[in-house]
Amino acid sequence: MAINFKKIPQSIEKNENLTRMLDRIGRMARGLQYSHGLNPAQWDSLRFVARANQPSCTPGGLAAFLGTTKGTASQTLKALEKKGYVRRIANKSDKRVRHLAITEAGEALLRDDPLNCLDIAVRGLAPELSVSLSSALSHLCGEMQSRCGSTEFGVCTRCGHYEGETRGGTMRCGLKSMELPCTDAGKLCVSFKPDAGNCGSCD
Amino acid sequence: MAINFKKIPQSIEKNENLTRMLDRIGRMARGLQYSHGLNPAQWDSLRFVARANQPSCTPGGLAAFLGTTKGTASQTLKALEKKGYVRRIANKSDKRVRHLAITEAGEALLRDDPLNCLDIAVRGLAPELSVSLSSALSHLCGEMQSRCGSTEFGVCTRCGHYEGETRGGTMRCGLKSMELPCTDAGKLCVSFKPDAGNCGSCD
DNA sequence: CAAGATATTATCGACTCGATACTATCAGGT
DNA sequence: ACCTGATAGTATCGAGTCGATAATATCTTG
Repeated sequence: MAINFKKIPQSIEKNENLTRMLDRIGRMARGLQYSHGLNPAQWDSLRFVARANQPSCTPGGLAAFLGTTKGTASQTLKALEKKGYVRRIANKSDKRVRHLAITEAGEALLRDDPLNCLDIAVRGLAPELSVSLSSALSHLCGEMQSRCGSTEFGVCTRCGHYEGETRGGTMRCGLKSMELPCTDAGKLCVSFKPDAGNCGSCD
Repeated sequence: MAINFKKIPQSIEKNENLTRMLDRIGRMARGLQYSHGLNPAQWDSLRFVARANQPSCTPGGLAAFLGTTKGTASQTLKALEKKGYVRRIANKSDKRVRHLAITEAGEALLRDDPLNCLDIAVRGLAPELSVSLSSALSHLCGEMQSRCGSTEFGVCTRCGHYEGETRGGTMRCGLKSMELPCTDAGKLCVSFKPDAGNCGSCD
């Protein structure tokens, strides 16, 4: 399990291998997600619903997160609702909006998330490797995002719009000018704006 | 571009972030591949045809590489052939087999591979990070492969069946008991068998 | 030469995906 | 109050993936 740094330099010449491995891991991860009667897009959506904060948890937010169209997101959600893993709830103040909520069956299913095996593999890495991997992936993530123009996502506590907790278990978002439950603080937001010197996926 | 190692440790607690980033990079990479009239599966197939050695470059080999069924691979190849990027050539010794070859149009297209932008991002990494990333990904790749039972792929020169070069610009494969052109030495093989202490994607 | 393994293709149904069009609702300006 | 444009969501269409199954042709082994 120890890393032999002397063996590696030769391969650096062609770091095309790195791209290849990223690609391969991505494909394997994708293949794993044809399970429990869901497909990769549906798993992605279910995870998003479980991890997005309240204002972001809408069909449009999902589309932005997945980098797909609203139409496709809507279809995927319809399938998830039919299977009983997600509910759609009307927003009172804006009748155009329907919020998404995960059901108990959905939460139970997420405990069997096929990507957990990737999590386990990550946990098996040497600590220094984890650190480096994290840095490298952050960098790649940022690079890709700016290059592809995809939206950046991040959690409220690192967001420029975050205005701290208020009393009564809520916190304030400056953009929406609204109170959000503190349970959303660690969740993803579509309106994420990097705070000074911070970025959503960077550490 | 310099990496601040002091900032990182706090995030290690939840290396769920790592999985998330891998997932996100994979999805972005996937989204990039809806271009030039192809879809991700077709790009994957085109790359495989360009990078697989002669005995592996068949519909069955592609199916094994992509982790899909032969039927799906056949369909994808049919689409690529219709678009003029791939040719299918009968094998003389075994009439069941049809080898795949990339056309000039296919090679031209590959020079515009949308994943090249990932390659560029990888090149922007600090050298030490590249090294660590390579190690970490190798480990993850291996872990995933053994856990998912997917076939391992590797190049001839690192393969247990490799029996060295012969005269006349060919090399010998012990498994197939046949001569292969040396131009295949750096290409992928479905029959890859890790040599002692080696693995296909490890360095 | 028979039996089984192997390689490929064809076909079917369910579904994704992007594109487009459409409806409903909201917000701003006059 | 009205018009205009932006926004949110849904429906529909065609191309194509995907897994499953079956069919065909060919090789290999006994």
